[in-house]
Amino acid sequence: MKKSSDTRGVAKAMRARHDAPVKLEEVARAAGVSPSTVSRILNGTATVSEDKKKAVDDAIAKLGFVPNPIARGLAGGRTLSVGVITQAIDSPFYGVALRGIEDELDPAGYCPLFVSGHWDPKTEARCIDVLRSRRVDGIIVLTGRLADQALKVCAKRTPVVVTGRSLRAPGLFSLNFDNFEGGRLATQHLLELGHRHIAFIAGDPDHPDATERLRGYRSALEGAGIKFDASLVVPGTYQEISGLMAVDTLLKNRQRFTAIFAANDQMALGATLGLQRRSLRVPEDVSIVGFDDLPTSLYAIPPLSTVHQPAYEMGRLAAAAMLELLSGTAPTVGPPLPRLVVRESVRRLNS
Amino acid sequence: MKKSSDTRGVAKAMRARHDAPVKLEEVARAAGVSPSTVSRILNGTATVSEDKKKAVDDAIAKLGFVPNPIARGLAGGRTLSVGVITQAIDSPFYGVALRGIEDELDPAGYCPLFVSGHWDPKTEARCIDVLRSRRVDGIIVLTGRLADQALKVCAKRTPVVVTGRSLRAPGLFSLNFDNFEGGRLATQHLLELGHRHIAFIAGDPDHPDATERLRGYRSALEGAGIKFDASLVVPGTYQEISGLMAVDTLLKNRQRFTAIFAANDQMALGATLGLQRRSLRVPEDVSIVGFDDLPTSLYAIPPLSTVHQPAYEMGRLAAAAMLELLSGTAPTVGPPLPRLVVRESVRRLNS
DNA sequence: TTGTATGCGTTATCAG
DNA sequence: CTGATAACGCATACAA
Repeated sequence: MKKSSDTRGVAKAMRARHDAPVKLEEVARAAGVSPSTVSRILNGTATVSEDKKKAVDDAIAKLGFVPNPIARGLAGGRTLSVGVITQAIDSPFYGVALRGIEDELDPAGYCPLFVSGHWDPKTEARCIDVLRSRRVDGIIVLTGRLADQALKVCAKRTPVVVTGRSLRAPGLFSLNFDNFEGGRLATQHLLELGHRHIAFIAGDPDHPDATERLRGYRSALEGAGIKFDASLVVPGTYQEISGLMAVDTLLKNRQRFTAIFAANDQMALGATLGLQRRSLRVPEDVSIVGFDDLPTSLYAIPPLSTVHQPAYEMGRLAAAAMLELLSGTAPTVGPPLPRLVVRESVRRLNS
Repeated sequence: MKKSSDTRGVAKAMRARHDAPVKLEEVARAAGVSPSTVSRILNGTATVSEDKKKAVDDAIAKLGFVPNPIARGLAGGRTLSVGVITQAIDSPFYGVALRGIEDELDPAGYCPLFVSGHWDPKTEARCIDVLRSRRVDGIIVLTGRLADQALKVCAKRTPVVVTGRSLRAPGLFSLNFDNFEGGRLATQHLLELGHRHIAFIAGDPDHPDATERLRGYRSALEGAGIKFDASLVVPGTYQEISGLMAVDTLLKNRQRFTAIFAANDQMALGATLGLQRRSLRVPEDVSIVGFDDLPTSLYAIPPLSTVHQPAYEMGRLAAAAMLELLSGTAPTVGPPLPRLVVRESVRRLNS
C-alpha cells in the first residue's frame, strides 16, 4: 500500500490533501469551554450562560465550524433527514410535490432523501429498508402500492406520513385527497354544459385514486338521472398513449359521445391527440376534462380543463405533518380540497 | 423528564420500543469470528478463508443484518452516497436525468442525494456545503450557474462531475452537450424545407446553452447564404409563457416569418399556443422546431419536431463518470450527440 | 489469514 | 450551569 494500486483511498486522500473540516472539539478549545457545552449550545439542549454562549458563537463563526450530520446521526440517533418515497423521480405530477416537501423541510433544517418506488410494492419495501438503514428520522410515502399493513409496521419504528390513503395508526399520519369528489366535479361540469354521453378513460384499477375517480363519475351521472353505460368506460394506464388508444377503441366500437373525462391529464392529452388524428376537434366536436392539472396542461392545445390537484401544497402539508410528528405533537393539517379549473377544452353542447 | 414535555426523544423511543437493529458485532459473535473479519468480508478488504466466510454469510442471512451506513461513513470516510445538484426537483427536463443517475448509481450500491440549486449561484454554493457536510463521496452538478472556479475548488476535496460545461481540472470531469450543433441541426432542417424567414426565440442569455443554440442558428443561416436578421430574434426565458409572448412580439412588429426555432420545447409549446390564439396554424401557417425533446413533446399538438437531448443518457453517463472517478480511474465516457427528431410541427414550404 | 485496539465527531449520562 | 466520560456501529492500522 504505497504507490496505490489501491482504488478506494481516493476520496480520503483528496480530503486529506487540504484543510480538514474543523470539528466541535476545536471550537470548544478555541472558546475555552468543554465540548459538551458547545454541543448544548448547538442543540439548545440546556441553558448556558450568556458569556460562554457568546464565546462559542464567535469561535464557531471564526473557525467556520459546521456540525457533521454523520457523527450527529451516530451519536444522537437523529440524522435531520427524512426519506421520501416517490414513484418516479421524473414524474411530472409528483415532482411538484417533491418541491413542496423540499420547501417545507428546508427551513426546519431537515433534508429530504428521495428514492423511487416505481409503483412496485417490492421496490417500495426495499426503499424503506434503504431509508431505514440510512437512519432517516421519518418517511414520507407518496401514494404507492405498498400494503397498508406494511406501512403500519414501519410506523412502529419510524414516523410515517403517507398520501393517497386514509389510515390511522400510531406513528402514522395519512393525507388523502378526495378523488371521488374530484371525479364528481369534473363529470358534473360536463353535465351542466349539456353533455349526456360522457366517456370515461379509466386509470389503473390497482390505484385507489383511479377507482375513486370512476366512482365520482358514476355518482354524478346517476345524480343527473343518467344510466351508467359500461361501454363508455375504457381502461387506461395513466400514460398518454393509453388515452390515445382509448379514443381509438371508442371510435372503433362506434360509441356515441360528446365528451370525455380522462382520469388524468396525461391520458386527456393523449386522447386529444387521438381525436385530432381522426379529424375530430377539441372542444368543437368533443369536450375533454382531465385530472391533476399538471404544470404543462395550461399550455396544452387547447389549454386543458381539469381537476386541480394541489400537488405542491400536498407536499408541503405532508412535510409539515412529518415535522409535527417528529416534534412529538399530533399533526393537525387537513387535506386540500379538489377544485375544477375551467379552460378551453370544453364547450356547451347545443341541443 | 418523566411525563415527557420533551419533544425530541420520540424517534428514539419508537426505535427502542421494538427490536433494535442487529449490528456487526452480533454477527461476529454468532459466526464465531471477530468483528474485523466480518467487516473484511463485507467490504472485500482482504481474503478470508472459505469456511469462515460461509459462517459469516449464514449469520448475516439469519440475523438479517444490514450495515449501518452512518457508522460506516463515520469510520471509513465513505458514505456510499453521491450528491446531485439539480436546478429544480420538478424540472421536466432534468427529472429524466435524475432518473438516469438513479438507475446507474443503484446497482453500484450508491445512493443519490438530490438538492435543488434553483439556478442561483448562492443557493448552489449552499447546496455544495450541505452535501459536503453530509459527507457525500462525490458531487454531480447538472449545469447550473455556479462559477467554474468554485467547481474546481470543490473538486480539490470532493470528486465532481458537471454537465453543460467543458472544464478540465483534477478531480473534475465535465460532460458537455453540443448545443451549437443542435441549434445548427434544427435551423438546417427548416432551411432544407424551404424556409427563409426563420424566427428564433432565444433562451436566457445567462445560459451558455442558450447562447450556443443561437450561435448554431446563425451559423446555419449564414451557411445557407441568408443574412442574419436581428429583428427575427426575440428574447425568452425558457418558460412557456415567454414563447407565447415572443409570438405576440413578432406579430405586433409585423415581422414576416414562416418558421420558428425555439431554444427549448417549453417555449415552442408556448409559441404554438400563441399562434393558435391568432388563428395561425402549426404547421400549415408556421413551422416550429423546439429543443430538448421533453417527454411530453411527443404528445403535444401537433407532436413537436425538436432536437433530442438525451437527458436520461446524460444522467447515466454523468453517474458512470462519477463511479469511475470514485474508483480512481479516469472517466472514459464521452458526451452524447444531438439528434433531430422530426414530427408534425413542420412542413415543406411551397414556393 | 485473523484478532485486538483505536478512532471517526457527536450526543447523552452522569457527577459536580 | 458545566465538565468528564461513555457510548454510537463500524473500519483499519497493527500485531499475531
